[in-house]
Amino acid sequence: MSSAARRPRPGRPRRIPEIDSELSPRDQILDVCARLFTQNGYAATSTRDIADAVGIRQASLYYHFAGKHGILEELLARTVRPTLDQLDRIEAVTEEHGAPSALYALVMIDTGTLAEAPHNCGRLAQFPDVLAEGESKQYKVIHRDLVDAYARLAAQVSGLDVRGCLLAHLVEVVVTNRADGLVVDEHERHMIARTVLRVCGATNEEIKIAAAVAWAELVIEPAA
Amino acid sequence: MSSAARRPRPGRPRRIPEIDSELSPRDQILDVCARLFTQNGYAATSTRDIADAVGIRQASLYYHFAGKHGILEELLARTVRPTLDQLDRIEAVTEEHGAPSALYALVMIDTGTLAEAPHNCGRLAQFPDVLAEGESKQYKVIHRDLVDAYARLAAQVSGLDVRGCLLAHLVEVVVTNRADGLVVDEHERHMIARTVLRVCGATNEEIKIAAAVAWAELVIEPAA
DNA sequence: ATTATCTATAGATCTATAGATAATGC
DNA sequence: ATTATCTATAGATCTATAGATAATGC
Repeated sequence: MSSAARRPRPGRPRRIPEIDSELSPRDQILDVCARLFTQNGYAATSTRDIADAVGIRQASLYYHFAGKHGILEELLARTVRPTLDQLDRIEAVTEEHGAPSALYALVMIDTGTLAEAPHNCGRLAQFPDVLAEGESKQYKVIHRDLVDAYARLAAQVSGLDVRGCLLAHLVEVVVTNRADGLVVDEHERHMIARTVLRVCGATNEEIKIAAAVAWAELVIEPAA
Repeated sequence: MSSAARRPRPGRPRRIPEIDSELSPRDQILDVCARLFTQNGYAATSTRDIADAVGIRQASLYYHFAGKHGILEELLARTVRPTLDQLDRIEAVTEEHGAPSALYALVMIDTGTLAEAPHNCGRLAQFPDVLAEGESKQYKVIHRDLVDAYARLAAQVSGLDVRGCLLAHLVEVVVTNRADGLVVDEHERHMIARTVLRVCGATNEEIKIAAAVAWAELVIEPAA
């Protein structure tokens, strides 16, 4: 009931007092940018547009970020970081249960990350102004780590030389579907995982086992 | 052999003499913009970028176009105009051979237009900065004409209320495939046409007939 | 003291217009 | 005379920095 705007935060107050928000100023900026960038485009969104939507002055953005590019990098990072953070754990599955199970798990985690990204931020990585020469440098580096992981696991599954970027692109259907207003639920993500394994030449039997193992190993979120 | 740059064109010569081009200055601008807009994004491309790539001064663009938006509108128009120009002819097919044949023909023409658009300009209509509120007004109007045509024909085929924009979106797979580096040949386009008819509830028999009719009616390009 | 804002502004673009100029066409 | 360019530039942004200010925290 007490919707009294609590403001127990240091710092000079905003000119227009902020509407009670759970988010830190930094996360408010990120959320607004996720919305504006995906809705109107990255290059087409000015720092003033951002500030206005957040409810602060344009210059105040620079207290939290090095600039527009810094915000973009963070939004992009959040579409892969949750996945990368679990990569060691996922690849460890290979030892005990084999590469197909690890690859299946990777797809489930990756699709989960993309399915939950606020405002479908995965779209950003499809925009030409975001990908153009010289832009999003940090993202390109960490995204390559992810693609490399796909390539490593795919090689172990098939022996064939399946391109990591092809698999990563397959997973991107999550983003496309969300952009089309379709729901991407767990069922859908399992279908994508099966498709990826099939592309890598896994047998139906292997796929069935991989699905079971991935479930057992990963659905229980890491305790610590 | 004689590659001597012929310049039988009026007007002050360019500072940097143009490399022998078949295209009119206007079409040179359009071609460059098709490339730059799709490659780097619309908002991210400045009029200076365009002029530099064409080999003229930034201000000279305004002799040919009202501005960047004017160029964009023309590029977008070229992704639908060739189709719209044949719309009467296509809808006339309904009278004699039925709606499924006309719809099949429309898909074949539309996919053909998108498949041949230079630099895959159809992508532009997927960019948020191009579609944002207030942008591409003319395009939105003529594109609606196309979507309406889909809706009209779909209604005649199925009785069902199939959304025109769903069908138009289905056809857009041409753009997506080209963006992925896949070839979109006639075979592929027939597959899309069959899919559209199936979505509208046409029987396999109707689809077979429609394919034959569309071939007979439309593969022979209009003489005049 | 620290934090998160503010105001003010410099400098770099970027778009678009005005008017001059150098070709061809008649 | 017409056409297609040029040069020069005004005015509107847009990004980013410097320095002031108003809170909380200790």
